[in-house]
Amino acid sequence: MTERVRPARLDDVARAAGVHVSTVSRVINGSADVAVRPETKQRILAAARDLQYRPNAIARGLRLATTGTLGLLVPSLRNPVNSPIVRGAFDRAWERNFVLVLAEDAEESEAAEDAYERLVEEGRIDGLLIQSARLGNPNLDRFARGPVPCVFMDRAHPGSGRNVTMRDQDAGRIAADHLLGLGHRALAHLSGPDELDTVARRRDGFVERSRGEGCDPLVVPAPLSERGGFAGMRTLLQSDAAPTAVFVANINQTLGALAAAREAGVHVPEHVSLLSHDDDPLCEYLETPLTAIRMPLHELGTTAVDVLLEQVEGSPPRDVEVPIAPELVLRRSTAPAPR
Amino acid sequence: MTERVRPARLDDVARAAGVHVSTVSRVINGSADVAVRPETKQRILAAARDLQYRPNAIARGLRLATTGTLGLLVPSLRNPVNSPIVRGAFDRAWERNFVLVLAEDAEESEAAEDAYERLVEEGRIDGLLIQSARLGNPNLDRFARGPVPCVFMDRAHPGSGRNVTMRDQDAGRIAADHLLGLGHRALAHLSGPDELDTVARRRDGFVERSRGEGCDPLVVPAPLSERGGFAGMRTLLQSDAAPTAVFVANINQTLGALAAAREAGVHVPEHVSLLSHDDDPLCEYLETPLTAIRMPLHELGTTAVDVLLEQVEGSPPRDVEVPIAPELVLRRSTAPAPR
DNA sequence: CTGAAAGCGCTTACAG
DNA sequence: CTGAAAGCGCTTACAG
Repeated sequence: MTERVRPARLDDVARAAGVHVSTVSRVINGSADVAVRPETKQRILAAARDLQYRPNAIARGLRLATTGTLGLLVPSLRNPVNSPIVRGAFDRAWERNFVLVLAEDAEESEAAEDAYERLVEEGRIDGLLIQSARLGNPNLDRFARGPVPCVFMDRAHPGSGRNVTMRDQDAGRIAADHLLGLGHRALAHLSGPDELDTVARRRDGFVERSRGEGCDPLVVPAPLSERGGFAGMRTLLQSDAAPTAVFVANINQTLGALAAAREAGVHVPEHVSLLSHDDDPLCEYLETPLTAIRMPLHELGTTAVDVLLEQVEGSPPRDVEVPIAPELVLRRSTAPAPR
Repeated sequence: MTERVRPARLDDVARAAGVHVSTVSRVINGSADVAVRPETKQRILAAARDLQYRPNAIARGLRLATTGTLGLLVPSLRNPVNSPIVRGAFDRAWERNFVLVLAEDAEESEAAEDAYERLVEEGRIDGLLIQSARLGNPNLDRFARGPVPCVFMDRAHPGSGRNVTMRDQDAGRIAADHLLGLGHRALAHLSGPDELDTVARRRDGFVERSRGEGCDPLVVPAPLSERGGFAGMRTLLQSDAAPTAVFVANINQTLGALAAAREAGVHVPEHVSLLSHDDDPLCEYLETPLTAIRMPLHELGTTAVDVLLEQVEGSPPRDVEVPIAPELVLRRSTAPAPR
């Protein structure tokens, strides 16, 4: 058998089976009940197999006005926490016969505009997963009103009616409960940038629950990076009312916070408890293994794809919250309040 | 202006400008020198602008037998070290007017087969970046001989003549030089799985240089994960000839190795020096800031795309090594040999 | 049960 | 300088 240089087309199969292309098309992707004589069907299927026929996605896309492709707009290709989300989205999309194209929506530039043109206006995708929403970004309205189905994943665009989120408020509450339960009263929250609604919901849950118990936590926003966590923690440690427990918005920040504590001679958890939002394999291997809140990231990804595909199939958009509860993973960075 | 629900097609522009579609097509993507009357051209351009016309990528793809899409086959969406590579590839592809579709080539499954069918056989891509090559994987031959241009990125497929790599041997040599220069004689290398050629090249460089100086390093292969690093380091520390310096194959492993040392009461760098391959922002924030070797990851990604596009444009495939030298980033996890 | 035709939105020889 | 036609590989009414 010689190596075929050109993939087989419908016409090749038709000729091999001695029928018309339209017949081949029908049996190839007809529901089981297409009216075709069984023997013809067998002949066609055999020919298709022999020739390793696969329908050309581009031609089919043009005909059906459907691409089998979903766009994924991510804020940054760096943040490791994103990978389970992306992976969940990828897995489910692949499983449902869609392919994912990547676009980065860097904060500074007009990358979103760019992505809109390249992906939506050029008709490359059937739907769009947006993970990069920042509150108050006017570009996003364009997506929400555009001709292409889309869904805001993780970071909601309030009022869009297209948000797929996790129980971030609950995560904040769980954090507060855990720390309060250990007897801490001087609480703080190292938060992320205010424009991220996901971060805001976390914070609100934490603050509200703490206040319910008569504590008013210090809240310091900082970039979601090691450096941000370092600076934020330093600020907290130097404040008049230095906290005995801090809830940190993400794992990169937590690494920075640990470094700041170390530098200040503050011990974790003896002097200050640290509770990290987002769990990661590395939590277990740090000097002080990190107590963390594990979020259903993979499920967020799969759910977002499911919800997006509802729209693609014609349903009206809707908000969905992944029902799985955030989970406290107890390790050693939190301890009873010093007294 | 009413919200347009359907994007403009060539025909809409033609009608608006009072010309034939073929003329519009010519001016839209004609090289500056198409023979069109300037005023016609202006009229067309104005109409296109008004209607926000963008050529439909699918239709154009069908006609030109070109998709403007590149596939990216990654081993795992988790490994953070991959992000700069992926990001480099993405940036360059985007810049050169290509879009990237994702495919995961998980080790266990027949994911590669699957990806081949979905991406290559269905005609979705013009070329493929393969970052998941494992030595001895027979599926890969299919890619290398297939009808679609492809390039092995980072992990080479020896003999394919399509490898884009970094100077991994040099990284190993630099590691050995650094450690030997500090007076260490009892060297070890915590390596990755032998089927990864990139890991093998690193190891070879390290071992060869060490032997040149009369040392014969212990080499322990382990998975490229925290857990793998933990187990591997434990093995090393328990061996008869416990090393005073170890070169670790990646950053996840290094975190595990640090934990193992800590558990064994072995101090870094007083008792044992640790040198990590791959630098990352977090290196700076650990208990002992990590001396590391920084690789030109972003450039690997951009170069791989450039080399792939050469093939797409008809040039024969070739091997390329990114010329940028690995760089030793001195921090505190390496120190002179104890005596 | 199967074939012939039209058309998805483009591009590109070929006329004029 | 511009138009009319054919065709990329499919799918789907419409005939027969």
